[in-house]
Order: sequence, then C-alpha cells, then structure tokens
Amino acid sequence: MITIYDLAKKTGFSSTTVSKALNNYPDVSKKTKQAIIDTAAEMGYLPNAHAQSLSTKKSWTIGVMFSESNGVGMKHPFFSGVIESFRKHAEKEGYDLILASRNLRNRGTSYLEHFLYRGVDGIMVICSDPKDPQVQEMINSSIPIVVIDMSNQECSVVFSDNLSGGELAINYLYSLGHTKIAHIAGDHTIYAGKIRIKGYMDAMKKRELPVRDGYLVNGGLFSIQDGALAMEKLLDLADPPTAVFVAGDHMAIGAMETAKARGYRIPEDLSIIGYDDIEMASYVTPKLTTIKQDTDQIGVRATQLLMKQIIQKKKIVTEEIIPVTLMERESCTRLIK
Amino acid sequence: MITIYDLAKKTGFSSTTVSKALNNYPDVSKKTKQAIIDTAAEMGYLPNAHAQSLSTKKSWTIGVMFSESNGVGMKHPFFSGVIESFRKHAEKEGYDLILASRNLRNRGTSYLEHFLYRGVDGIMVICSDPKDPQVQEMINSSIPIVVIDMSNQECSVVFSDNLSGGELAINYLYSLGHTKIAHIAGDHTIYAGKIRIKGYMDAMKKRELPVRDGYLVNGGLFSIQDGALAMEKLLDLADPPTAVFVAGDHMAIGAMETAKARGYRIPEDLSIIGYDDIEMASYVTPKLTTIKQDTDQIGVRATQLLMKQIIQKKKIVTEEIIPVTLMERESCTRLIK
DNA sequence: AACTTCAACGAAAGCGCTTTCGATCCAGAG
DNA sequence: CTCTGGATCGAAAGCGCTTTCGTTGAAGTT
Repeated sequence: MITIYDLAKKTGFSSTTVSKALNNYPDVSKKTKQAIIDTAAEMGYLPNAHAQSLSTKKSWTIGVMFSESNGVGMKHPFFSGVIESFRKHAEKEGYDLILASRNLRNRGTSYLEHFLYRGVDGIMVICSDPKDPQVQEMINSSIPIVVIDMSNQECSVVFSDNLSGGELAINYLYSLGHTKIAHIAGDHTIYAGKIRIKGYMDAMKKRELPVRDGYLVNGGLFSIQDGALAMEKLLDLADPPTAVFVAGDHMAIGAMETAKARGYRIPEDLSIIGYDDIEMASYVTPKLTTIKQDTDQIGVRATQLLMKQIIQKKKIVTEEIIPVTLMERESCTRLIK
Repeated sequence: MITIYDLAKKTGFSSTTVSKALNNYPDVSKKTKQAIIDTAAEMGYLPNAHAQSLSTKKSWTIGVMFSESNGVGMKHPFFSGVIESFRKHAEKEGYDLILASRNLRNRGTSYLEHFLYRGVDGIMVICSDPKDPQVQEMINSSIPIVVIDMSNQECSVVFSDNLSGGELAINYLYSLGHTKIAHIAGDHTIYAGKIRIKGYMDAMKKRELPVRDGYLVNGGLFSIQDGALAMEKLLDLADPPTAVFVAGDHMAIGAMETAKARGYRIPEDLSIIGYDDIEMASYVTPKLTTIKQDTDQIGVRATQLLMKQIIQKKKIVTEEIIPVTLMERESCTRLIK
C-alpha cells in the first residue's frame, strides 16, 4: 500500500502539501498540485478510507437495516426495490451502503451500537413495525436517519399513501357496482397494514357501505399462505363479498388461489384488488389489479431526506408521503347482478 | 464519543491495559479485566471501527458487487436471494457487507480500486459475464474473492450445475414423450446462458434427438419480453416444437404469455420448462415446471469459500458446483400424439 | 530602504486503537 | 538472602490521513 508519505518522498514535497494537493486546497500552486496528482496516478496511489474517516469523522457510508419480521428480508420485492433505488441515488452522492449485522463479534450489540461502531454518516431503515425497539433506539439517537414504511413523529419518514390507497381501491370497486366489499388486512402491528385498514373503513363509511360481519379479516404477515387462509374465512361466510380489497399482492395472490380452488371465477364471481404491484402481479392469471407503490420514488425521497440531514448536521422530522396509483388489470370487473 | 483513554482515566489503568483487557489478552489479570469491562459497559464505550481497522489492517467488511447487465440489479430474485443468504452467513462470521458504488467522489475509479480504498477483507461478486473487465481486474488482484454465477480458472467460483440442469430438463421432457424440443437460450455472452445451451445440445445429442432448424433461439438478456419474442419465432416455424426448455423463468413466463396469446394451451399443446424457480413460477398459470437453483446453498458455499481464503490469507482457486433440482409443476405434460 | 501583503509550503499534533518491548513486583527456588 | 521466572502492567511508536498555525520569500507600497 502506498501512502501520502511515499508521494511526498517522490515529489519532494511534504506530506501536508501532498494531502492538500489531493484535496484541492487553495494554498498549493497549480504546478505542484498537478505534479502531485500525476505521480499519484503514476504510482497507483489510493487513499485509505479508514485513516480518512478517523481523521475527518466522516465515513461516506450509510447504514441500512431492514427488519425481517416475516423472515423474507431482502428477498421481498418491495424491500429490494426500495434498497436498490436508494443505493443508486446514495451512490451518486458518494455514499456506500453497509448492510449491517447485529450479532457481531462483540455479542449483544444493538443495530444502533453497531452503526455507531461503524461510524456511518446516516441510517436508512425499512421497517413496518412502529414499535420495534431497535428502530426506536435509532430514532431516539442523534444520528441522521430516515425510516421507510412507517410513520413516526420524531424523525424523517417516507411511506406510501396507504390511506388514499384504500380509498382508491374501494372507489374503484364501488365504481364497478360492488357494495359487498371485504378487506383482507395486514396485521395491525404493521404500520401499513393498520393504515390500509383505516383507508378501507373510511372509504366504506364515506360511501355509506356497510362493513358486514366478518368482512374485515386479518391476513397476518402478508404472505401468500396468509392470504389463502384469509380467503377461506371470507368464502365460508353466509353472505360472502363480491369484491375484496387485499392489503398486499402476495396475500392477494394467495387469496386468488383459494378462490379459484373453490370454483370461483375471477373476476366474474369475485373481484380482487391487491396492494404493492410486485412484478408477479402482472403475470398471474388473471393479471392482478392492484395499488402500485412507487419504490423508486420512495428510494429517491429517502435519499434526499437523509442527505439533507447529513449536510445540515441536524435531524429533521418530516413525513414524505408517496402517492400510489391504481393499476387496472384483470382481476376486477363490473358486478353482474 | 468515549475512547479507551476515557476508560483508562476512569479505571486508573493505562490505555494499553484497557485495550488488552477489551481484547482479552492473557497478560492482564482477571480482576482488572473485569473492572475495565464493567466500566466500559457502564460508560457506554464503543470501539471505533476505523481506528481499529487502521491499526490492524482488518476491516471485518466484505465488498459486494453485482453486475447489472440488464439493469435489474438487486431486484432480480436470484441476485437478492443469493445476497441475502450470503449476508446471513457472513454475518455469523462477524462481517458486514458493503454495497459498493463505483462513481464515488474520486471519479473514474474501478470497483477494485473502490474496494481497496474501503479496505474490505474480501470481495463477493455476482456476475454472469466472464469477460467483464471490472471483474477480471478483481480476480487478477491478490485480494480474496469469490465469484458467483460464472466459471473462471483463476479464482474461487460457485455456480449452479447448469450443465445437468439442461440434462435434467431434456430428460424430463423426453420421458414425457417429447422429441421436438426447442431451447430458448440466454445470450451466450452470459455464462449460465452459454452452458445451458451446451446442456441442451449435449442432452439432445445423447438421446439422438435432432435439433431442428430454428429450434435454438436466442432469448437475449433473460427478460420476460425477451422470452415472449423468442417464443414468437418458435411458433412461426413451419414445424414448431412440442416442448421448449427455456433458460430462465422470466423468459419462460414471457414465452407462456405469447403461446397463450396465440391460442396454444399449456401444457396440452405445448410443454414449457423454465430455469431458476423464482417465486413467481409457482403462481403463474399454469404453474411453471422449472429447474430450481439453490440460492441459499450458493450463498452458504460462497461464504465458506471466502472465509477460508481470508483466514488462510491466500487465494484458492476452485469450482463449487451447486446441484439443481427439477420442480415438477403444471407446465409440462405427456405428449399426446 | 523599510514595511506590508500574499502566495506557497511544512512541522506537528491529533484522530482512536493495537502491539512490541520493557519494566516492575513478588513468589518460590537454591 | 540472592536469583529466577512468571504474572501484570505501561511507554511509546505506529497505522495513514487532516488541519491548524506558523514560516518563508517575493512582490508590491510608500
């Protein structure tokens, strides 16, 4: 490894001047600056990030944490979509992402501690559980942070407009003539799940549609199996719905599976609308009509929010709500009386 | 931030002893060791990773790079599956992953340079293009590295058994009575694509099945659209196949779409088998029969291989071939004459 | 000629930690 | 009572870089 001292020796300047030249300080002449840069290139010099960070207290890294409540981790399309978008944009600003582990050598450290240990400049969290103590700890610390997919009054958050998502869905279904509309909900410990329930309830009330007994069924942790199970309950009802708004695409797909298995035709006998617009939604049969979350935009806004805090060196608390859109496909149709 | 000097002051020992106590050196008594650890906990001491790395030349980080030939990046289920598995296992060994960017502040640095700059202990690469110059550069360097999804004679690689994958597929189709079997291939600049072609050709030859004109069609970069296009070509043939082995699930799904659009029933009129076993495969209609790549196992083996090199401090060149399995679902059926 | 100004450079301390190499002290050996 | 060896501890250098502050010399002022 070649250091600034090597460059100093070679060029005849001091290490101070070398450092300044490399960092484009004003108090070094054009000529020596060029000379130093040239020999740096020639000798294949690379700065040492650790030394730099130690000295400047800035690491140009961002810690990324996602809670894996249901064990899917990065494999969930929503997560990987957001992370990828975030990565791309953070990269443009010069930051690397570090995917942190918790159970590092020094046992029993929290994520916050771990990020502190790593000296990250900021933290990006994707978490759906507002009560997660690990996330709380990070939010309460003074480090710049942006959290995605939940709401919080004490930090920067960005999440989809889950409320109007429900409105959109119900409105659409209603416009197709449906009135017996059920909701397969995400667990209410999960922020998005809770709000989507509210969206559903509000929209139903607004149109004076009754939420019949059993029409609000908990679909658990958003998995395909959960959705399948929930649909069973719905179809077991004495007076089953003609349309169902499902809080997640995976669940919706599971729901379609059981409906089909039970002989229902979709959408003729039962309209289904999902939430997320994962890639799969476009390729199941029938193609799933759904509420699209804009993972790209979420990543973009999250980056901006975090950068702002890092630069200003102060936390800013704000809510960034990303609009959702209705993706009209094939799983819903006009109610035939 | 509180340092070992603060601990030294508080406990009355030297910083040397504090450091030794924290690192469990043998030449510090049980009693003082405990005292130091206690006050460290009490004062909320956290080591500084940058200082540590600077001093020890070990960063406990692994650089991760994936080539985004087709722009999907981490969003592709295979990538995110492997990365997630790798992360989990590297974490157990005490390593954090750093997702690197190339165009950092210092413009025009390569990935290798960037990883060197970051001082990673090793590199994990997911790349399908054996010719990628960036990857070559890394392989040729002396840093521990493991590359996934391609073959190479000069480093540790782990990839699926693409050859027997083809064999498996053709064998299965053949056992169902098919002889007119086509192949929608991945571009041959992509390692997996190339080998799967070979697997197809070998298996066909082995059974003395003719590869008719136009039966080997290039599906490009593994996208759904690519697959759809390729299937058009196949169905335009004067003597179209009765079964097709597709080099990737996305392509297979695209292929199914056009086949269905053209009025073919699957599997009655046309059997289709894919490659990957992405989640979606189980939920399209009909459920896609496919060759499953074991992303978990790939991640596990990659971690092990990399750890080994890091510990032994020397590159080891070896090939780890992960078995694939046939996932029999609904998109293939016995040929009805 | 004496003085101010400014551009260009360098000495040195500091960032927080590790590690080598002594130094010290005391128990037990001779 | 002296010597040896082992157990504990610390001084100091070093990792590679940044940054403050001072120094130098030449150009410009009066």
